[in-house]
Amino acid sequence: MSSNAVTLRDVARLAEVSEITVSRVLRGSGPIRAATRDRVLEAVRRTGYVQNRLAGTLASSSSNLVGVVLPSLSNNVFPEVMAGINAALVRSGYQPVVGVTDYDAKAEEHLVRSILAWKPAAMILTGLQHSRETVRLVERAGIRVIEIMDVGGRPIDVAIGLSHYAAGMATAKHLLARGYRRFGFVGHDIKRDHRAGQRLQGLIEWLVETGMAPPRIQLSNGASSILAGRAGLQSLLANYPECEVVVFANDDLAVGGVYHCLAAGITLRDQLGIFGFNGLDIAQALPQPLSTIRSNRALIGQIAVETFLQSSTPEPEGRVIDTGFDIIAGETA
Amino acid sequence: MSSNAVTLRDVARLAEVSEITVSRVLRGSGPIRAATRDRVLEAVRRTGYVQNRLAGTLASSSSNLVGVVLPSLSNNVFPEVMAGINAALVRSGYQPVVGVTDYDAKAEEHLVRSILAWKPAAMILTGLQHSRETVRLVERAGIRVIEIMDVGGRPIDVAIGLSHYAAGMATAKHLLARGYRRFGFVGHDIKRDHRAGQRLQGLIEWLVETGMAPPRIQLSNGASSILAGRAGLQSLLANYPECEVVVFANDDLAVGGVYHCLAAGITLRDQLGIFGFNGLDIAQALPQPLSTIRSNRALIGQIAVETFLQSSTPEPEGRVIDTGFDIIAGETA
DNA sequence: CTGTTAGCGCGTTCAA
DNA sequence: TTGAACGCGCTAACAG
Repeated sequence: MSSNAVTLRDVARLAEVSEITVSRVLRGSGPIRAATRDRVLEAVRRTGYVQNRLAGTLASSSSNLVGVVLPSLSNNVFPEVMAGINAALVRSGYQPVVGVTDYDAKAEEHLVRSILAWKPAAMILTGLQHSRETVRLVERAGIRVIEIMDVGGRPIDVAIGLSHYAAGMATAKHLLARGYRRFGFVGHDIKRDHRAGQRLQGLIEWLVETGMAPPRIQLSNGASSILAGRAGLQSLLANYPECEVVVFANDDLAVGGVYHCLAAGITLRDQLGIFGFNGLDIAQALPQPLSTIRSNRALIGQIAVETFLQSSTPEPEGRVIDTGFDIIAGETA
Repeated sequence: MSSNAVTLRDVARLAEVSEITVSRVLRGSGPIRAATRDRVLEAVRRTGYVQNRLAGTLASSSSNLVGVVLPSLSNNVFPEVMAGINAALVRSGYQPVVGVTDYDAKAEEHLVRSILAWKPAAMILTGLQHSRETVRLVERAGIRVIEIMDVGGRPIDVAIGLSHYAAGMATAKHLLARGYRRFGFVGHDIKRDHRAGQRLQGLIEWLVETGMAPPRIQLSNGASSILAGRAGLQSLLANYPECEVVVFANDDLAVGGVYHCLAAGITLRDQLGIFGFNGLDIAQALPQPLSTIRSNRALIGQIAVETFLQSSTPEPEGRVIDTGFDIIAGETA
């Protein structure tokens, strides 16, 4: 089209003012006489002008982009997190540039680098595990870095989330109190999903500490999914039929476990307890709501955005905001 | 920090070459002597230079951003679509700037305008229903506009998806062939989700055409969710217990329907048929896989990206790519 | 209340 | 194989 060659200059000419006046009207900055303003707005309308934020940001070095880097979209929890972040962002006039790492540190590093090239106002990362280069990159960028979902470590700037280790311990305590003794665990690729690994560790340590046997563990290689959970439980029970309760690395997998029980005629809770993590709707809507732990995801997203809105300078000492977690008793364990 | 004041100039000084040489090395454009290149790369490393795409794009007017505008993230289908688009995008070196409209045309218009301000290389929109201003905006931008998920209408540039009207008719035919006669329909806010409305219309028209009674309809106001589907089926059956089969506006709702049956002791298929739309994993993993229609979402995302990679000029005549759909017989209807 | 000047950091174009 | 000059479209800073 060559169409959108409409620039401030064109609008300015039509309105018979200078470019800076148009710029001021559009940004609502500085005092403008009503008549001038009307002429400018009319000219904007007539020309169909669309601002160029590249030029604007370059000149003012203040962007409304925010980088959001998530490990996955197939685990149901991250779309929910994304929705929360997006809602808070939109209200404040920011736009997300998203990246998905697939739990790969190198991929994260690459994504962070290319997002930083767009000079975002802030960067939201998932978790506290990053390559040294990733940390160096965001630190040098001098912007707010919000690490969400985990607080079990040293943040770059601010970390918002929960202690997964503590969540794992709480799971063990809760299930022991309900009378379960022989534990199983079904997870996906724990080496890559560090937070799931932390939960497992918390679980193990509390069991060992109280003199119980550690859980029988069944891990799959692929991504987390309902089907993986279903298959995982089947394998686990084939090898270790003595399990009384099975803790799943997350709700997606746990729902798969519930499905296996439904299909195999295993009575939930009586014959086998099932416990998840996240508190997703998908699991609470089950005929018997899943017993699980609620991570306060909506809150995490909201606080993440509020944090960089409040101040645009990173905190050199680092800060941790623990949004905690709640046990959802449910009906499956 | 004042940190990232590192620009091409700094790198150039350190490497004792001109800025443009650094630029060429970094973009791999033009012939560079190996020794020069090494010196430049070393300088880049030492300075920790991160390119500024704002400046680059402004100077070259060729961006690697792509706008992606989706109606929702809570309906499970859109995270899947997003995952597909993202995968294809990343492979090609593009980055998504995402917006969520919540099925609101005005919100879409607003989002499109602010994304266009970043001069994206292409814009991916959902569906064919947009405000006149939205259409004008993207047309004037002169970039590729890919409308995904629907082909039942006139595209701005290219539309990739399926005919939802045809899918609705196919649903009716399939269920009639299986012997069902008394139909019910559970949906969410049909006025806003135009594609769900089209499917319902196709369903109704085929039933009426073959002399059947139109479906009993139960709509909820809120967003689509598993819980809404569960509640919706309950209400529908309370009012119209004669229903033999219930078509749901999508799989999320249908899973809720299945849950209701499980909880209420209704035998699937024998006592009541349940039929969905989308073919999501979450529904195929059920003990009895959901009977539904597969929309080829991964394919749609992939083709969307390929389309604008192939050519950067919109097609004035418009074009439609029908990726079709398949009936998944399943075990619930 | 409005305008002028001087860049923001890069890539294109032309020259060497 | 390398460089100089110029401008992309906008806004900050200072005038008036």
